[in-house]
Amino acid sequence: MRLAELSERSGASTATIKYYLREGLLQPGRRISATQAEYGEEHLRRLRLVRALIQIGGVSVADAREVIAAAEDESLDHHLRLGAATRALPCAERPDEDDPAVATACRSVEALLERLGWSCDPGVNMLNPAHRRLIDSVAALVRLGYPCDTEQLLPYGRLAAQLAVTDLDMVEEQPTPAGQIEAAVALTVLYEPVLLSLRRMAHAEESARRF
Amino acid sequence: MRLAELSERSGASTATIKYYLREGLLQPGRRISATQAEYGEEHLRRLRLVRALIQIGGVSVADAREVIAAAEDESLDHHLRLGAATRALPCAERPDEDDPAVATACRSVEALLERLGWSCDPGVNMLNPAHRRLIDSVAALVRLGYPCDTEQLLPYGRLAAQLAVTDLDMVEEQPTPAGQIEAAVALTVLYEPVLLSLRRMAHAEESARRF
DNA sequence: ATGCTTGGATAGTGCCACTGTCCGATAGGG
DNA sequence: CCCTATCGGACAGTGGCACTATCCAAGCAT
Repeated sequence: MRLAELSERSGASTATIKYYLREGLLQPGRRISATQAEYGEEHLRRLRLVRALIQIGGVSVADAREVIAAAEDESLDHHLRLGAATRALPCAERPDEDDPAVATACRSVEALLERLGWSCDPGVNMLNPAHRRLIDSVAALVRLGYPCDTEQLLPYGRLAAQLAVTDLDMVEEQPTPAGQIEAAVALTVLYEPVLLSLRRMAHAEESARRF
Repeated sequence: MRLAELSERSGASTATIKYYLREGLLQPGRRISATQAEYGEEHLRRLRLVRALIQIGGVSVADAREVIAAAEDESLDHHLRLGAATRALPCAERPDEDDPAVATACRSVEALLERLGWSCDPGVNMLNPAHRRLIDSVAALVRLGYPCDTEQLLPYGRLAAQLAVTDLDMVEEQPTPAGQIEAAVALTVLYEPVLLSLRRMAHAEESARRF
């Protein structure tokens, strides 16, 4: 199919598709002549994924490129590629250890990981964007005067562990390794707004029940 | 305290504080002379909340203003003000009902709400930004070929219901109504990155366990 | 042949969250 | 009382991001 048809079937303007091509989010089409290119179903599928990551998942174009590059990197092993989506987090600066709120947050999180039985090598963890972001978030709560200690965090951690089981079950339903990796990326990112929306709706529901 | 001290204790530059004052995210200080103003602890507290919402929660300046205005609106009742933070969602357009993926998503979500026993008046729900965003997200997953039907969503819904209980317990620990409202805003928004980070860490943990 | 379409290159747009600069009015030390 | 540093306010400017508009030469359809 031509660029125009790719645009029509994906909902993205041709200008946007050209932009994604330039930015390396999409493979160039098969050149059919000096000025024409042909795109296939896999381009359409990929484009839809990219648009979902960006529009629904709120991932930046730069992060989307990283995620997709990692997901397609044949030199990495399956496990690593499954974790590709983890790179989609706006990677915060390494938290400032001198800030007392950050120090408190670090202690709470470390204790939490221990209680949950998760691996908790401090050196390795600090390289994990999710871990850094967790510390930053807890530190912000501490700064505002909300305790946010291990006891408060534990129910969240347990629920997250349950979510992970459900999520990986969905990934393992995919028959091919490539399908599993795409599913891991898509489900990691796109279930986030699902989860947050459901939480807010649940708040409204529970609040109505109580008041 | 002066603007300079407010800046130092909050970590925001004076230029940023002036910007927030201009945008109405912060009450002006008590005028002490024609060119000086005095700020109190409540200004500092509020500023820290604003910065946490924006930096950690990723809320836009415009949304933060809406949220804070709603939280402080004395003419609303307590229950409504507790839900103020709900307005912080980047409010998507009303989904296009003609899109088959959206239609499928609507059906799945409606069935989900029924299974969860949540109120499910379609007219009212479409006004709720969280509900709209849920539909959009599910529609994106459907478009990518992931089923995302009620069966898949149900575990997420049940977990969200558990989260809401925990969250509202934390809110109810606050002694004053004003404290409860601030806690509702802060905890709704700031536990989101906590939850998402924990989910990604749990993914890594569960994936390591399986592979 | 001709007129529309295609893909590529490049510059421009609109939005957002600040940030830099200027100004007149003090506040405080000598 | 004077002099200088600082203050708060106004407003234009900046940088980043996700596109978007325009132009162009080369096809393809008629």
